[in-house]
Amino acid sequence: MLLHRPTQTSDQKIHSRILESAEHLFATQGYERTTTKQLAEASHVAEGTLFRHFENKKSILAAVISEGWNTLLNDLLATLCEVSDYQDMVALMRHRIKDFHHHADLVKVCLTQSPFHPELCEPLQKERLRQMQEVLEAFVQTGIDRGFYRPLDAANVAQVMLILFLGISWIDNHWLNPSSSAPSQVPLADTLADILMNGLLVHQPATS
Amino acid sequence: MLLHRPTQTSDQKIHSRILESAEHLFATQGYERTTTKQLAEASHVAEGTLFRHFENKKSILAAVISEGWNTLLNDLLATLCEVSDYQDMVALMRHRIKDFHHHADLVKVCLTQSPFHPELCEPLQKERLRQMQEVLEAFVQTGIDRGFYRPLDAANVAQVMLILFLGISWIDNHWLNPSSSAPSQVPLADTLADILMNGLLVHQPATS
Amino acid sequence: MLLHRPTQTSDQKIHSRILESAEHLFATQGYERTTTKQLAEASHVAEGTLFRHFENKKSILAAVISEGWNTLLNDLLATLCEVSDYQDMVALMRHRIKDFHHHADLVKVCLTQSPFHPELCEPLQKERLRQMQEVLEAFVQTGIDRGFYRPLDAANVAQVMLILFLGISWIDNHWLNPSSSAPSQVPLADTLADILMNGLLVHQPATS
Amino acid sequence: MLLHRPTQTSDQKIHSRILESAEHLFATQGYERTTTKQLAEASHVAEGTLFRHFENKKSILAAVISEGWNTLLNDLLATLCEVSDYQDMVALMRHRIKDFHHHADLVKVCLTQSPFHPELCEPLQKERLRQMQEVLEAFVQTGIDRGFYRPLDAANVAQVMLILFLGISWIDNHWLNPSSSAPSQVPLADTLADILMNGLLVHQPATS
DNA sequence: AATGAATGAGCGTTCATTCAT
DNA sequence: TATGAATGAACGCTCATTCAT
Repeated sequence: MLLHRPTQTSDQKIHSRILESAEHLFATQGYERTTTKQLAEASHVAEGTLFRHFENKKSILAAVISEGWNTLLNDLLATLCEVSDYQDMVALMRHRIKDFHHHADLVKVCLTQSPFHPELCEPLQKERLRQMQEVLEAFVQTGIDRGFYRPLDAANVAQVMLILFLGISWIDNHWLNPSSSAPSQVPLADTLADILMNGLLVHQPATS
Repeated sequence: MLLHRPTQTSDQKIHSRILESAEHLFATQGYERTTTKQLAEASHVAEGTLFRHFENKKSILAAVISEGWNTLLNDLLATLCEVSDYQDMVALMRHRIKDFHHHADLVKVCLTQSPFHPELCEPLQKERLRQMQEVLEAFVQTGIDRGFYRPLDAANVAQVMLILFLGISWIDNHWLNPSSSAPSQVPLADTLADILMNGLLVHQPATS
Repeated sequence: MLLHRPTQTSDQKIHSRILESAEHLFATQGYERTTTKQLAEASHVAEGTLFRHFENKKSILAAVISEGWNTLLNDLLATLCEVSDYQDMVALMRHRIKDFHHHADLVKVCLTQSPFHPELCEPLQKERLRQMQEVLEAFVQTGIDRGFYRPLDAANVAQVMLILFLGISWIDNHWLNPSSSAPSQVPLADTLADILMNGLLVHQPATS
Repeated sequence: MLLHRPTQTSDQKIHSRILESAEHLFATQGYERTTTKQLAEASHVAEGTLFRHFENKKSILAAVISEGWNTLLNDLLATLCEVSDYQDMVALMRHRIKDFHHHADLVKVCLTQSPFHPELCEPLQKERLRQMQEVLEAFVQTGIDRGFYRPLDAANVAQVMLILFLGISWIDNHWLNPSSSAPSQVPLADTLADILMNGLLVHQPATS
């Protein structure tokens, strides 16, 4: 009985180690270019062991993507809960950017691999994206109802916000020198938040 | 003299046929999952013929990506030239969305494959993206100088706009049922344009 | 403990089986005309297994040639050690011929493939040939010092002997009907030994 | 009529150019590693033109080998005709070495490719080798009949001489630094001739 | 007759997966 | 349960040969 615990723990540890290695390798090299040999080495297990924990290579990807979207969703939820000031989009944007930067590998895997594995995403990605959109939608709708935001279509606004979150993460991943460890995008985030709140146009004075 | 033409034309046709097939197959299946056999069949040539026109499989991808960014850049330039009204962001957004929808395969290949082939992108993608950003930046700066836009950092605004163009194309590609041939995103585009122009917040009347 | 042995033995057996098949196939068909498929079939392993034991096809050739020269060198050493009578070149020649006949495939591979793979031979063949020549040179020098042989340049004599050993093996391989399993060249070997010892010319009586 | 001549001449020139290029390329890279593209480029003709002059790649090799053995045979005949002094084997050997050195490519192609194309050699190589042996045999027999040479088996002696000729050419090709343009093997040739004439053993004085 | 683009069988090699230990 | 050697289908690519021009 006591002997079971370590084994089981070890099992879970192997499982997690594989997923962590996979997330990083898939993000760095892509799914196809990552061999099971590399996965095994990076996870410090034998190649055959991978197939005791996952049916095949693809289901490792499935697990990474699945957990990935869950994580991203949960983090978004947490962020929105923390935001008290509906006008303080700057804080939200900075938060999101830091968060997506922290999950850079996850975002990269999800965005680059999902399009080619729709069967993995049907049940998961779409659901998670829908949830994220719903959460944002509710957030926006509340803002509208309370008179902070203009009465736009909350669903569309939510989609725009999602695009911005993912897009800024994308830029973070690919358009910057990867050496920059983090916050170089803060000005961009601030501009983005400013535009999102106030728009580009000069406000027409109400009296004119 | 006249006899030369058909051969040359045929040559170009093969080259183009390969690139067109490649663009579609790479977008549909991904680069790695597309075999040279499939590429040959889709181009109606023998497998060996591929390697008369391109050094290897990767240089087919390079050509697709290279031409892809050029096309996207040129189309963006053309759009911006046509836009006369700096306040008519709605027209611009609709234009862009229709255009990126038209080049959906291109965008998909460029966005999903570039991260894993940095050597293909260093000289090309970065240059093209920089050009697109510069063009947008000039557009924005003019809008600011003429008093239409608020005096934000034009470079950051340009990046935000690029994110939005690419992002909306992404959504178009992956979050919608692919059967929808086109204009389902018009409302989204209009909302996006509205937010970009006017922001989310209710304008505080200057007199209040 | 006992369970390990069969695996290890089996490993070595695969490695050796591949080398044996390769030696024979390379000798029979040449290196280029031998496919890895044939190699695998002749070794009774899967094609992929070849590449677990050797980095690529060429390193199989390298191993064959390397082991080949070692074998030929060792056999020559053994022969020379056994020869007690410096005047009994007939015995040496017969010995050599039988030996090279026994290693006919090896000689053929080494002689026909080495010229086109100098990178394989630089460290090995040249060294082994040098060693063989040195051994023969020492043998000859001893013969000279003891007054059996005429005071010729031992290095040159050694080279002549090597040429004869390899050349007679060559003839054995290619100028005879391959059905003759062996000793048809004994008269030739005897003549060769006679010439090597006594020369072609009629001896001028010392008194004349 | 007059127009034919240049064409025909050009034909022959193309034919010869191909054979010359082939001889050198086959000797340098081996038959299999030489592509028809390389052959065409080295011959300054189009790839397709090769197949107007030769049925296929193999028949180019056949022509090279065929002409090669003829050349070697004719040169040997010429040398033997020139040799007046049956005891002057040194002159013969030096002659042969210079000659084989001059035909180094030819010898290399014939020796390395023949073993793997017996069908090319059955009618040609064997015949030529037989002729060479016969010529040498007659030479030796004459030397024996006139009392210069010891009464050995002339056929075997002829084979030994052939081995020496080919073997010394082999050494010339592969055991020396290829930069040495020529006569570095003269001492070896002299030693070889000395041994061939006088043998290794110290002559026992007839009176002892 | 000369060309060289097109061909496609066949090559060496990879790698996800299996299974005896 | 964990291992890693063995597997073989499938890959990207080569190149001798053909044939329309």
